[in-house]
Amino acid sequence: MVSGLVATIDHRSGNKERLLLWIRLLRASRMIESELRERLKRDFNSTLPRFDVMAALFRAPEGMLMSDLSRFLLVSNGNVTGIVDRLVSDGFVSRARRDGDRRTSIVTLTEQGREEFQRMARVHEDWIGDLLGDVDEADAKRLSTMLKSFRSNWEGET
Amino acid sequence: MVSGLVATIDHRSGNKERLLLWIRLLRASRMIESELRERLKRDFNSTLPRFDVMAALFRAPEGMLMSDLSRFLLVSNGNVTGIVDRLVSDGFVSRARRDGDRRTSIVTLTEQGREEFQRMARVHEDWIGDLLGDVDEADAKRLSTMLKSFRSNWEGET
DNA sequence: GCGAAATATTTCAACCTTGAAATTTCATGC
DNA sequence: GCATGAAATTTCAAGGTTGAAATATTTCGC
Repeated sequence: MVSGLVATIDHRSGNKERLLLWIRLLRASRMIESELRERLKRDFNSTLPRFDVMAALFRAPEGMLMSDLSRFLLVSNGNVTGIVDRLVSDGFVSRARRDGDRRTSIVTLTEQGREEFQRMARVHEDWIGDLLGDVDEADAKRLSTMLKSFRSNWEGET
Repeated sequence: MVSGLVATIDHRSGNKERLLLWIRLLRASRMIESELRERLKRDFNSTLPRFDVMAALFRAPEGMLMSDLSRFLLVSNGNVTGIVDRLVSDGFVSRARRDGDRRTSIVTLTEQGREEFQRMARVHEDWIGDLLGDVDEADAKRLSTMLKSFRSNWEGET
């Protein structure tokens, strides 16, 4: 639950549309997240954060540092620690000490992790297609572009 | 952290744009949320969920049932219980038994709660204006409309 | 009236999340 | 070499979140 699900007080003029946009943006992503969470649990006994970590690692066969994961996924360090811990104990992920710098550890998907992720990823894409099915491709592209641009102005990333 | 922050496998053609849209939607709302969370903590020692509950109650001077709050804010019952508990112990919210149905309790903002919320709401709107400042009003309106429509097709609500 | 189903809420375990403090290791200046 | 600060990670407390089970109350059929 997140700030802005509710329209509030409207004491300045120009921000009305932006406030409404924020509310809708939020409600939309909350509903999609909620649906994805439910399906991941039902079909794979997993969660969204686990899926995200596995997706990041899938794209990086050489592995990632904990801090890479944290930065890439936009979450805190401590958060990543817990999620990776659980993935390790399930056998989907492994931590390896690096020689050269003993502070860091390289995190990679295990073979089992790669297989499981691919099973999930196939279905996941269909789910998104399903849930966003009413947005036609042109709209998706425009919306996408807007979101990309407005974001990058106060945070320098893609 | 949420499913889709990472582009995954692209085995079907049509969903490519939608998947990208979803990723950007998510990253955008995550960044805004994160910024709002930080500011609410810093300036009001509060949180987003607390703000949302107070906003909902502000619009309903006659009060709301726990289940109304839950439905309106799109979160679970048990979740609302905890947040309201903490707001009550801070003196911002009160629970009142209803005669007629002893299962339910009416939740309202206290006077102190109303004042505190209004303080927050004023600044909150400016923050949104700030964070979404790069979206001009016309774009905001279009984006808003898209978000509204694509959502309502698999969930019946505004 | 009474028992069964329905409704409103709370409780609970498990997980997610943050931000700050603690830990371990490395790099740098001297 | 060695102290000092920087960097990577973990730990921890507090709060948020869900879904399922437990409680309490009402409603309804009979």
